Amino acid sequence: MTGLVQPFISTVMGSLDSKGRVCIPAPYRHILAAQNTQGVYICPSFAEAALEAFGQNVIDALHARLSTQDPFFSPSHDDEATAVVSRTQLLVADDQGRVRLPDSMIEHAGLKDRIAFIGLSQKFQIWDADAYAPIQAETLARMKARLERARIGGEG
Amino acid sequence: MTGLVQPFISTVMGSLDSKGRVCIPAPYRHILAAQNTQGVYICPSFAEAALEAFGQNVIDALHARLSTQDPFFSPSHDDEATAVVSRTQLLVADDQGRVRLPDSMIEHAGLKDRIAFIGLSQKFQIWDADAYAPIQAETLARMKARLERARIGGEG
DNA sequence: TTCTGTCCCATGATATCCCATGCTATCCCA
DNA sequence: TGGGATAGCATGGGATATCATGGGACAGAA
Repeated sequence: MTGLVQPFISTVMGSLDSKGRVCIPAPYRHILAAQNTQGVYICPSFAEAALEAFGQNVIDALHARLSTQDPFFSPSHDDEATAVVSRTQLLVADDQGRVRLPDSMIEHAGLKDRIAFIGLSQKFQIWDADAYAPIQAETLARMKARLERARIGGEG
Repeated sequence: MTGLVQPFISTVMGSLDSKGRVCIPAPYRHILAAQNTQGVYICPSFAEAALEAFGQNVIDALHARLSTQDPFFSPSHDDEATAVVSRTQLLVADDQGRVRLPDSMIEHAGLKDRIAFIGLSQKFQIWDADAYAPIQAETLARMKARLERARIGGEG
């Protein structure tokens, strides 16, 4: 249908206020709205101290995957997708585009006042700003090393 | 729709004004517009003190490739997205074809007032004009040397 | 009744949009 | 071939809408 599916891009800084609210960056809000998402879906990350955030498109894709299996007698019923679905919450935004993060999620991600929104195409992540800096540095170093190996391999 | 994808070519000089704006060269603007890009996508270069600039085509290809991967359980998905997508911003142009460069990007590329746009087919780069001169000389020298080696190898 | 969570109004700051202007390169005609 | 007119391009600056944030009021639950 939509030839144009906008990805979540860029990194945006934000803040967590005293009431546990965060303001979803406006560009992300527009993408979510284009996916007919009433707010934002949020799920604690499995591997990292971060929150995974996404719109209706990802939910639909997960649902499509699970729908091909028998809901009662499939041995796994796709453990991974189920794990995501069961821990995901739909957070509704107020008129200013803010959502209230459940305390359990704030704790999971170790959020203080300064937080970072990381656009990752299909989804975006929410990190504590200070915690994210070293993680990003690591990832970039890893990608740079991979790039170097590819260059040498290609020219050798 | 466009059977013809125009490449970014040539080198164009420009300037950074007091508000941190740069005027995208008109030929590049036309190419970007043909890609249905609302402005230009910009990403700090990995290895160099420069900015990578490109249009919707590159983003679409990236998004399409990432969409084939599991968004939650694929480490490579997050790595690739972090390296490029999370560091890329869509800069919207005003009626005059100018974009406001974020301060972090101006800093990354060490931009003063005189800047250079370097057309590189799929993308173009933005350099500080003074910083680019020696880089270009190096690149040309390297290619010249490679040509020499190839001639000797081919004729020997 | 009191406390907690949600909704909504208000406000400052920032970023975006838009108008005005000089210049340059191109086009056309003599 | 030369000169003038014109349209497109690059630049500067000011107004305005949008965004992010804080706080107060109301409703529901304990």
